Amino acid sequence: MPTIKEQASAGSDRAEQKRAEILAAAMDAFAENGYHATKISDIAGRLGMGHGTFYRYFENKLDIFVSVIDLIIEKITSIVETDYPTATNSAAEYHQQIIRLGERIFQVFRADMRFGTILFYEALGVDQALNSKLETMLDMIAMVTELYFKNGVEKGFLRQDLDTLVLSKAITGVLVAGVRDVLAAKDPEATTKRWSKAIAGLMIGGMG
Amino acid sequence: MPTIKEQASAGSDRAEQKRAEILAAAMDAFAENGYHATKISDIAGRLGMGHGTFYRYFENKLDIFVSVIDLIIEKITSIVETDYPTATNSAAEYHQQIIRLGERIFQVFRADMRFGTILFYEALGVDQALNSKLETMLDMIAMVTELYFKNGVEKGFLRQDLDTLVLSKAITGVLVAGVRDVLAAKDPEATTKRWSKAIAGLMIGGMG
Amino acid sequence: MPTIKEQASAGSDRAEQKRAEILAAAMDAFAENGYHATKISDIAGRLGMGHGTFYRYFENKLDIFVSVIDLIIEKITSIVETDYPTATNSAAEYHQQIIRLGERIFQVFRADMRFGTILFYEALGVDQALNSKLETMLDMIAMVTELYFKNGVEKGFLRQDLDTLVLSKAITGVLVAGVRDVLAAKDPEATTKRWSKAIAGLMIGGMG
Amino acid sequence: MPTIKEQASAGSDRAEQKRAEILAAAMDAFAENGYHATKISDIAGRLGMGHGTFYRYFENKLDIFVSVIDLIIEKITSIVETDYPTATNSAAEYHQQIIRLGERIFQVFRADMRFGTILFYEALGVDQALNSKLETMLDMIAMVTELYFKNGVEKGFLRQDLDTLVLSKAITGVLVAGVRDVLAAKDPEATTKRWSKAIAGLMIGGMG
DNA sequence: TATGAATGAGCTTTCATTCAT
DNA sequence: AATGAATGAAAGCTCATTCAT
Repeated sequence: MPTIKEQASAGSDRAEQKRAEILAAAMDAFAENGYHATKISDIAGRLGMGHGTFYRYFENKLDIFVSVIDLIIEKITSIVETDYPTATNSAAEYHQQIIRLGERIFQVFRADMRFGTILFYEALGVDQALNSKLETMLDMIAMVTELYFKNGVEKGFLRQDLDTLVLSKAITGVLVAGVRDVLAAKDPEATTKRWSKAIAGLMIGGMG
Repeated sequence: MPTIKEQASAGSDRAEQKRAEILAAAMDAFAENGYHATKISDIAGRLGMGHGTFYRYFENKLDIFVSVIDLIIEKITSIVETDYPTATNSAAEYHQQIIRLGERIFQVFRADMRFGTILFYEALGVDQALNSKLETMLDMIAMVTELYFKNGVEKGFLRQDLDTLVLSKAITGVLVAGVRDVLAAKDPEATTKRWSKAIAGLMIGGMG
Repeated sequence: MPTIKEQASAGSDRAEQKRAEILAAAMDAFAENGYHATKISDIAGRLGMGHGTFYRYFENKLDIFVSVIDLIIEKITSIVETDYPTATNSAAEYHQQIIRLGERIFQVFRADMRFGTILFYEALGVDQALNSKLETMLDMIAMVTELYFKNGVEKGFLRQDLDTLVLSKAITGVLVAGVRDVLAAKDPEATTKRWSKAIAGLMIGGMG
Repeated sequence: MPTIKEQASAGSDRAEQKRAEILAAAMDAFAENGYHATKISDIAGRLGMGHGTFYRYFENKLDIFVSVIDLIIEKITSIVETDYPTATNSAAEYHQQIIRLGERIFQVFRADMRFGTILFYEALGVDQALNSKLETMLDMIAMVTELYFKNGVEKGFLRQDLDTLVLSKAITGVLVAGVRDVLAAKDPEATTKRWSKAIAGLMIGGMG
């Protein structure tokens, strides 16, 4: 039984679904061949539809690429934003909190392998505005990470002289490297765990 | 006295120089506008030469872009490869060695800002083969880093249970993040030092 | 009491009215944007109707444009055709007759500014057949004008050696120029009068 | 033997000539099929050249059309501008002067039948800027004509109360009608003379 | 009868690459 | 060896028209 909202906007729902289908096909195409090598007719062809139809749902090629990127960023943002640091009573609890944040972000990329491919391989160098959008996303992750670190410093779980700004950016870099490695790994599950453990060890006690 | 190679290619010395000039111009162009937005005639125009001449020195557009990438990778590789871990007597000395490796790599990117721009912003998504080439370069850095780590573990300067493989990749990720940050920083000098210190601290003693 | 024709097409009365509505909307659109810049969906949009509906009332885009032109030409033709030269007793009366013809035609264009815009600005260069249709309309005006002139010559109100054919075409050209000028004028009323007076003077006594 | 200028700009002369060739082919195409029905490949095809070559010599389609129009307007302008009213001693001489102006303009259109076709049939409704350019050209003709008329009024060859502004526009309208008629005439030569005579008669003595 | 989603022919424009000079 | 005019494949995008609902 359709919800009221579904009934009210039956026609627009159809369109919304079609738009989603095209978006999905575009995501496949972009992940496989990148932005420039993907033709509008490729995307349309994957759905067996005429390429003119594409333009009923998206302004142009850049528009759909940005939409794809936005979709991915939104997923990551929603994870990160709902996961602000909360009160913790022990260092152990605090460490758990940080590790959970990292694992959640990992999870997003593991859930859909195309995300990483598009974000870290195909999205750069397409458009100036897109570049800064990606930068902004990484900055946002770093900012939330820094919140955790600052919180840890305040609570005394972390060193008082910690350069939280640089370290949050560094850890974001680690995150990206980890995602890339997991994307390429034969056993992503095991690889993920290995990264979690190694990074936790690094952060907590260093390498010495 | 000219070397054998120089004698054999006496006539091609000029050619070699011209090739280098074109390569330099291409590097500027690619760093400024990216692969797709750079036209062969742009590169030729920067040298005041006819764009037909370009094809006497390079196969095609992808060829020169790969050559540019190769040039950059070569520079980094030469730094990394000449810097294999050597005997160290103390942990302090060992730490110094690692930090020096990182600083040398940083140095390459700071010496020529175009390197980072091309490698981390413009080179991705151009060509499948190029993507793997970049991966390979990062892997190579990670491999050398791992050598250091294994050496440190052996000598007892680092934890015995250290996951050297993952950590070397993670540290490479930190390196990339650092280079990006320095590229965008107002005061690259200071930023570089800040990163060095923060990362050394992280690696040696963790954040706790 | 409905006429036979009205009875026969009782059901199509609504259709006829809708056709007229679409025609009116098309006239606005064509006058504003010209033939090529006007989209079928523009016309439909002005009526808040689906653009597929358009094709129930008109064959295609050219069809409706021709219909618009025909409508305008019909209006002009009806004025001109009902205004054949009649008996006049004096030169003054005769002059009045000619001037009235001109003013009536002017009136048609002043009553609906779109007529002139479409006919003299937008209709040309669309279609070969349309070009000749416009020629034909101008010829028709010229022909009626010539009838007046011939009548004037016969009655002795005009010179015996008058080249009525050429002069009728020339006066038609004046008419077109006048309409264009009035279309662009700030005070169409005054401009119309000024033209009437000047042209009457020219025709009656020349410029000398 | 090439002139100095030809020697100095040998390369640019070639280009100039090619440009002229393309312009000529475009003029044929536009005159035959109008702006919208003419494809760039049509123009290129007429010269047996690749359509990409076109873009080495012209910005785009509108650019070459404007160039064609400008060429025509320039011809007419050069006639009109070099023919300003000069001192005349008698009414007869003055009349001759006016008639000569008209005949010269006629001449331009008779010399190349495409001029009239493009200007009066194909150029309108293509582009707003082009429309005003054509208006401006007609205005310019009218302005020069008015100069003659004002001169005639001053010298006493024409009526003192003459509405020179309106009449100059009217005569320009006659001119256009005449050109159109001659373009369509079987014997353009004879038709031209007939128009000259009839218009001269109208202007000098009216129709009465 | 009305609709608007779907279609694809058809156009303009770009630019890497070739090759005659 | 150097040039740059010529080329045409290739792609994005528009919109008149069709037709299933």
